[in-house]
Amino acid sequence: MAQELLEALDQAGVRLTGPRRALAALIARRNGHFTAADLLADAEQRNLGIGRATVFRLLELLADQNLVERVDLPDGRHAYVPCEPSHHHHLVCVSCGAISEVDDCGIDAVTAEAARRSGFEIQSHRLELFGRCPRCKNVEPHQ
Amino acid sequence: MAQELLEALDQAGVRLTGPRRALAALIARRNGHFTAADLLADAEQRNLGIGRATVFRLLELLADQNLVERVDLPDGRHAYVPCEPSHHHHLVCVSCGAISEVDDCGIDAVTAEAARRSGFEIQSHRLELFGRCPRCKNVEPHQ
DNA sequence: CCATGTATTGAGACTTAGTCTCAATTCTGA
DNA sequence: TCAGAATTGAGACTAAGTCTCAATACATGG
Repeated sequence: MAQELLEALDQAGVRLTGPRRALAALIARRNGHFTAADLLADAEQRNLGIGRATVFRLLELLADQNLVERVDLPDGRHAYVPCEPSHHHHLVCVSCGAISEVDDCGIDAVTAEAARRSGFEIQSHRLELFGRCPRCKNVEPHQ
Repeated sequence: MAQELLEALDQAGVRLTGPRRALAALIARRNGHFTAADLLADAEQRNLGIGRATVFRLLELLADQNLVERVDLPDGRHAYVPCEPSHHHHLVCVSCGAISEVDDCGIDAVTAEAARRSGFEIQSHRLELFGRCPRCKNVEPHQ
C-alpha cells in the first residue's frame, strides 16, 4: 500500500524522497485512522529524524491527491484515513479506530431534498458515521 | 434569543452570571456560525473583561445543553451554531456563513443501509452540507 | 437585607496543533 | 556530473484550547 501512495505521488509530479518513502511506509502499516501526532510519534520512535513540518506537508499533499481524507472525530480532533480516491464516506469505529468506507448509497437524494427545501445550492457535503465495528460490537457487550 | 439561552441555562441549574448574560447577548446578535475566537473578539472589543476560559466554558455548557452545535468547517476550523435542541443537520453557506437547519429527511435510511452492509453498529452520525444560500447564489454568478 | 458556602470568574501559564522561514541538502533531468 | 529546483529539518511562531488558583459574584436561608 505504501507502494500505491508513492506511485500516486509520482504521478502527481512530486519527488519521491527518503522522508516521503519512510512516511508512506508508516502510513501503510497503520490500520484505521491516525492523527498527525500519531505519525509524528511513529517517526520519532524510529529515529527517522523527520521534522514536524514534513509530516504535515506530506499529509497535505496526500489530501490534495485524495489519497488520504481528513475526518473530524466526535471529540473534535482531526484524523486522517488512507482511502480510495473517489468520493465516499467513512464509518469510524469509536472503540478500536477501524475505518470502513461507504459509498453514496442514497445520500444524494438527501442532499437534493435539503437543497429543494432550503433554496441553497449545495456544493459539497460531509457525512461521518460513528459506531462500533463488528469485532468490537461482540467483544464489549452493549453498554 | 439571548433570553432563550439564559432560560435554558437556568433550567440546567447553572448560575446566571454577568459574563454569561453578556455572552448570551453577543451570541444572540450574531447570525450564522461563529468561532470561539469571534466571540472572544466581540467581548474584547466591548471591553467586557471576559476571559478566554469563560468563553470556552460557556460554549461547552451550551453544547452540553444542545443549545449550540459544533460544526467543522471545510477548512478545518471549528465553529458553533445556535440551534434548536433536537437532532438535525446544518447547511452552511460558504460565502456569507448563514446557517440553515435541516431535519433528518431520509438520512436514517442511509445509515441503516450502511450498517447493514458493513456490520457496524452505528451510534451517531454527522452530516454537514456546504454550499451557497439563496441570496449569495444570486449575488455572485456561479464561478 | 445580610451572611455564608459554593459556583464562577479572569489571569495567565501551559499544551497541542499547525504554519512559516531559511539555510542546508537532496533530487532529477540534461 | 552538474546545476537548478524541490524538499528538508530546526525551531520560532501562531492559534486554539485547557488548567490552576486565588479572588469574586451569586443565591439561598435566616
